[in-house]
This record gives sequence, structure tokens and C-alpha cells, in this order.
Amino acid sequence: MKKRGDSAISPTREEDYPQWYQQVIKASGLAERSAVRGCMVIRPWGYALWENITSALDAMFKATGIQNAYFPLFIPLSFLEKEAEHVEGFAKECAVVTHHRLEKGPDGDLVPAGRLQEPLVVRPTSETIIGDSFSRWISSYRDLPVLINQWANVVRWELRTRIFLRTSEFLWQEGHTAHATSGEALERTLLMLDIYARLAEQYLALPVIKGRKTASERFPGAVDTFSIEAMMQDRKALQAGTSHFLGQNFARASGIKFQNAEEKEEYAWTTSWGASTRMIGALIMTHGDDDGIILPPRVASAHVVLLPIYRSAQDKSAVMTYTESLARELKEIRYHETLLRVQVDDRDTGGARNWDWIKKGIPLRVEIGPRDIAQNAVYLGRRDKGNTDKISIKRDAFVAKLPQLLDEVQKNLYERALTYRNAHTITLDDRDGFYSLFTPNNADHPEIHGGFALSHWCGSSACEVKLKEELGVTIRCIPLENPSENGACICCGQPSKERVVFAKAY
RNA sequence: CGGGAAGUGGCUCAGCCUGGUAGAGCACAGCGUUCGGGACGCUGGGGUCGUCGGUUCAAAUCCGACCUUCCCGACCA
Repeated sequence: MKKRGDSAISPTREEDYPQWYQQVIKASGLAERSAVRGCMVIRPWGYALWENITSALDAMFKATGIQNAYFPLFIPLSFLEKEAEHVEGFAKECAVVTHHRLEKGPDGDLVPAGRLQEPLVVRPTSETIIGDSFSRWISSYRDLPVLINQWANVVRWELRTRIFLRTSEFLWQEGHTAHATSGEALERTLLMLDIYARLAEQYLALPVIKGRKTASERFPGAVDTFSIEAMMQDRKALQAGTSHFLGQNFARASGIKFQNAEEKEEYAWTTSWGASTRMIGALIMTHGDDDGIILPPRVASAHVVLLPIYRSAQDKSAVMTYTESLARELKEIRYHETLLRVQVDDRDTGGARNWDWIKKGIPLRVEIGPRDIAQNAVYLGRRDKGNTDKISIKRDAFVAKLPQLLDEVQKNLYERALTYRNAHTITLDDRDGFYSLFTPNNADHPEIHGGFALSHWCGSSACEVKLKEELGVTIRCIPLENPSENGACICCGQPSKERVVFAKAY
């Protein structure tokens, strides 16, 4: 027997967190790097997870009156030039299409030909092209609100990519709405933020902080940006969804005007909001352990795998019959809004088979052998427990308890994550303590350190810049549910009325 | 884009300093023995050593350029 380490993934989180992240993804079969710079291939196990996330989100959107639509991948360059701050923020890091044909070159290679009169930008986000449609769809207050979402891919030519967290191309949804009043638009902005928080907490088992971004972290062209922020196991913050109140800035840029009930012409008030495949990165880094990823049952690519165990051909036929009948029975069981997703793995690959599923993060593993059949039972392992922590349970009881069992796993994951976040969220008022929290002991190979610091901030961007330069720490958000409290800025000591969340971030 | 490291069968890597046309472990296929177990034995398939160019009788090995990946930083809508 080949000896392996105590854990399936090497290095462990403690040893090298960034490397652990890469290895966990590789071992899980969620995704892999592609031949194209900075772009990933999402494999079936990862795409199933994404589909479960999207269908949950999509249902929540539609429940609030959102309709899906689709807009072009290409945006005329001039569109991006319409909103001044938007130009500032998006001028860089875009893929640009300049030609529309390939011709055979002198060496037999293909060379671009047919130069476009106006270059097309591969959408980094679609405010401008959707705004163009909105400007034609809207002419009266009776046309409002317009509530649109699109599921799409976008391209941002990031300099440093990381699978799921920041890839050149990624999948997301972007919602765009237009309203007759500022108040209604703001309400929509916050409603969508709530939906993201609900998705994170109830489906992904990620505790998040809802908050407002500071001016320097705001979406270019937005009046106000809100986000949900989660803590990863290296104690860095990850923004898992954003919702923007755009005021009338984009309406003005795209000419989205309407006549109000008083017959006066007005610009519409717009919002935009998005969540992406990055959420999968958040899920991996929040729940993963040194044996791989752990999928929360509400979105898991599959809920349970049946692992038949047999020796003789005779055993095999009995075990397979039992396994298949159990699989059929399980597939009928409802779990929240779906049916149970059941896998049967009858490969004869010894113990490696069990480890494969551990690394894939499936919530429940069920072994079925002659011994179990004799007792009309199954042998059950939970991914949120140790890999040898398995129990025998009567088949009937197992079937009856399954949804409840999955909910226990779901709850356990959420509570573990919340406990971790709370343990590393520190209320800090002294500057030295703040600096030591965010300074690693080994600068060349930083250990896991830091956390969320709840500290006062005077409101000046000078202090933000200073802390970012000296510590690499930024204000992740100003929590929405924030008690008013008098204090002194952690950086400059000027008076402050509330605490904000400081952290290192992805 | 700046600093650092690296690119050799699917994966992890050795070989490179001291040039002579490829190795290991894992994975994979077949057979046998096992088996509630990340099993063992035997046999076998698979790589023109990131790309292009240079030096040389000869290059994975030396030189140059480029590409890509990873880490840190800047950037991150």
C-alpha cells in the first residue's frame, strides 16, 4: 500500500494557501486552465455547480419581476466613450476587435484583413449597449420600470489571472434596470443586494457582510456601489456580488429619457448589478479543507454517490440490483426546489474511488456491500466530517432522513464559516494593533494572517491610500447595518461616526 | 506591466553544471492475486523535452528572442 500524507491535497492550506487553491481545483475536476491565456475550461462537475447557482439566482430575480434578455457581445468603441468616468475605469483591459476577416499570408499563415471602420470592444460589461436599447424602449413614465437581466460571458483583460477569481473571460449575470424615480432605483439596488446575500447565505453557505463601497472602490460612473463581502480561509475578503445605483449618469450618457405624468421630460434612474463564476472561487476558499472542496448541498453538482462494493460476480449482481433500486428511489426524493442528484460509481478501482469523491466534494458518500444488504442498511460518510467517520444506517431511515441530512451538512458548513469569520473579525481602535494584525511574520512567504478589522475611518481618501500603500489593506465596505458610534480614525485620529470593515482583499 | 520561480508522457518530477538524439513514481490498458481497501505482481501503450532561431559533426542539455504558467506587487468595473 502506497503511503500518502494525512490529507488528499498537498500542500495544505497552512503550508501554502495559493498553491492549495490551485491543487484543490485540479483534484476536484471543477475546471482547468485552457490553451488561451487567462481563460479557463469549466468541466462538467464545475458547470453543474454553476447551473445550480444560476437557476437559484434566476428564480429569485424573476420573483421580483426581472425578465431575461440578451444583448451583443460586441460594443462599438464610441459607446464606451459616452460616460466620462466609465471611460476612465474601462479604458484599459479590454479586448478589441479591429478586423473581420482572415487572409492567407505569404508564408501560408493566416493574417487579419478587412479593417473595421470602428473597432468593436468585447463587452467588459454592458451598461452602454443596453442603455442604447433602453433609450429606444423608454419614452413615457408608463414604460417604467424596465427590469432586465442577461446571462452572459464578459472579457476583461486582467494582468494577473486566477482560476474562478479573476479570469480574462468569465460567466456572469448582469442586471440593468431603469426607473422613474431615484427612490425606486435605490430600492431596486438594495433589493438585488439582498438577493445576492440570500444566495450566498442560504445556497452557498457563505456568511457575508452587506455594505456600501467608499468612493474610491466605486464602479466607474456609479453614484453608489454596494457589495457583499465574504471572508476566505486565508482571512482575505472576497467581493461576491455588487449592486450599483447609477443615478442619472448612464441615462444621460445613453439618452434614456421619458416624459413624466406632469408632461416634463426627465432622465431615467438606472441600476446595474452582477454576480459571476467568482462565487465558485468563494465557495472553494470558504469551505474547502485539506482533502479538497466541499460542496454545499443546496448547489452541489450531485448530492450523493452510491459506491457498490463486491467481490464475486455473484455478489456483484446482488449489490448492483440493490444499488440501482436505491438510486431509483433516491432520485424521486425532493430536496428543496429540485429532485435529489444521485451518482452511482461502480468502478472497481479500490479505495481510490472513495477519495475521488472526497476531492470532488460531494456531500454524501454511501457504500453498499453484501454486509449492508444483509442488514438492509447502507454505510454513510459525510463530506463535512472526517473521511473515516462513517456510520451504518438502515436503508429506510436513510431514505427518510436524506433531505434532513443534507440540510445538516448545509447548516454545518455555514456555521463553520461564520465561526471562522467571527473568530477573525476584530474590533480595533489602536493603530499599532491594526498594523501588527496586517503585517505577516515572514514577508517572503506570508503565513495566513490578518482578518476583518472593524475600525473607525474619518472618511478621507488620503487615509485609504495611506493604509493601502503601507499595509495592502483596503476598506471592503461600510456595513449597512452599522451602529452609529463616536470614535477616532484608525489612521489619522480625526473624529468618526461609524466603523468600517478593513481587510486585505482578492 | 515591474520583481522572483518555472516550463521534460495525463500528473509530480529527475536528467541540464561536465552536449552524444529520454527516465522514475503516480495515472492509464491487459492478465492474475486481492479487496468495505487511496492493494500487489507481471506485461504493455504513451514524450521529437514550451516555441522559434543560433552555436556544434551532434542540443532536453550551451546562447538569444518570444510565449505560457505560478508567487509577490501594481491593476481589478
